[in-house]
Amino acid sequence: MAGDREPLQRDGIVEAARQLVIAGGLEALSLRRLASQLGVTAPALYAHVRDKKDLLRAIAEVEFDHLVARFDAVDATDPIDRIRAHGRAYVEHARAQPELFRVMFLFPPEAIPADVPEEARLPGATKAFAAAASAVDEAIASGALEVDDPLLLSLTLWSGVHGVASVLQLGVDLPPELEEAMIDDVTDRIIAGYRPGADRS
Amino acid sequence: MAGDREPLQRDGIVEAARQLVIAGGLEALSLRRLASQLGVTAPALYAHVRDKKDLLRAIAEVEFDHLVARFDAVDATDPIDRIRAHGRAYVEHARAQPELFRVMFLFPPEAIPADVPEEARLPGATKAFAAAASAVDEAIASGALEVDDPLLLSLTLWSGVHGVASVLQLGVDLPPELEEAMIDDVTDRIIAGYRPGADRS
DNA sequence: GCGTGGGAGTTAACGGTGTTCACCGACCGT
DNA sequence: ACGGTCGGTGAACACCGTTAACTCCCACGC
Repeated sequence: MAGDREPLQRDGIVEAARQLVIAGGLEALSLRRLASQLGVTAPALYAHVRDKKDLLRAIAEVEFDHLVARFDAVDATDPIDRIRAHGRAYVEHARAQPELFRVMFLFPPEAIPADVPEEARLPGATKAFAAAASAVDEAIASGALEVDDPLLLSLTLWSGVHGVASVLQLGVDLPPELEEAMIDDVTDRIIAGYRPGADRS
Repeated sequence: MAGDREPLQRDGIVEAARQLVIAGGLEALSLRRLASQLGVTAPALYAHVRDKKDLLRAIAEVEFDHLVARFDAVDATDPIDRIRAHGRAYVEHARAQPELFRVMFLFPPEAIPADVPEEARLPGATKAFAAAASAVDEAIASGALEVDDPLLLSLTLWSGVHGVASVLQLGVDLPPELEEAMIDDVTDRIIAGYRPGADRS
């Protein structure tokens, strides 16, 4: 008949779950609600998803992919500008959907079942970090940064930007200019210490 | 009789809840379990606690107080060292009880019912931030830092350190020396940009 | 063409959750 | 001694994630 639903697939489930989180926050996502919205009963979901955790991890995966897409969309040519743009992209991604941003970091890797192949864990997070780190590497290669430990710099930058994104979600409402200033300030100040000729006491 | 329990009070409930989180993580905290551990039934808790959210916010409050205590225990005299020590204290606090650290930021201020007096919201977080910011102010007063916008610097530092603390919880296991390096690196690099004579392009 | 096997979805159920409401009993003040 | 108050109880409601048994339908083999 006409009103038939399209076949239930993992991707469709994950996307519907994502929309549910967008619409009503993390607490609005229940398997029963999700199922009924898909025109199905809750146990049917278990054919495509191991767990609720599994579902949330899948959502996180999608979000990391979107983040990578934002990174890829960065078109600045100056290596330092690229790093700045990556930082801004990260914060914008977090601000676009705060609740989804939280989902990205809900389940630390230790919670991932051991039957997942070692290198397939958090592939999204790893890819995203690699993308951001490559911008740093380019900056180093071009001589715009002088660095002893590139990995340390990438981690510090990522952490700093992640911190700004997190703090901005806290609802601590600050004047908008200040919020904007923070975003560039972390990256600028962190890489300032690595600019050629900087005082690296 | 001898086995009688001591009178139920809010502080006792909050502390028991805190211990429950320490012992079994956030998911181990249920009002029923908490109540039964206190020798009481679940509805009895509602006389002292509005909500589960209220309870979690109370735990967060305690944690912020502990964080402030760590800040107060910093004994470095050099203003820059003090800032560094505050950063380290923050990360150590996060690492000491990761699950409690998460609780500290579970409920953004917007979720706090409006009948709480405006300035009493997140007093713990505010106090902790004020303590950290005062270390920055001292450094400025002593001339160790040259700053146009002290609030911006405090926010950037807090965010950066918070980011490191968060990332370190993610379980991304890194070599321990690298983890240690990150902790000092954020603060050092951020304030490096504000040291007198720094290239503030 | 008919029978059969398999898989997707259903219903029912279990144990647990936060929360509310009506009751109850012990204690304190009069 | 009596009455009120207040902390705690028991039962209940509406949900939750998850499992097990069943059913139905469709595709395939004979």
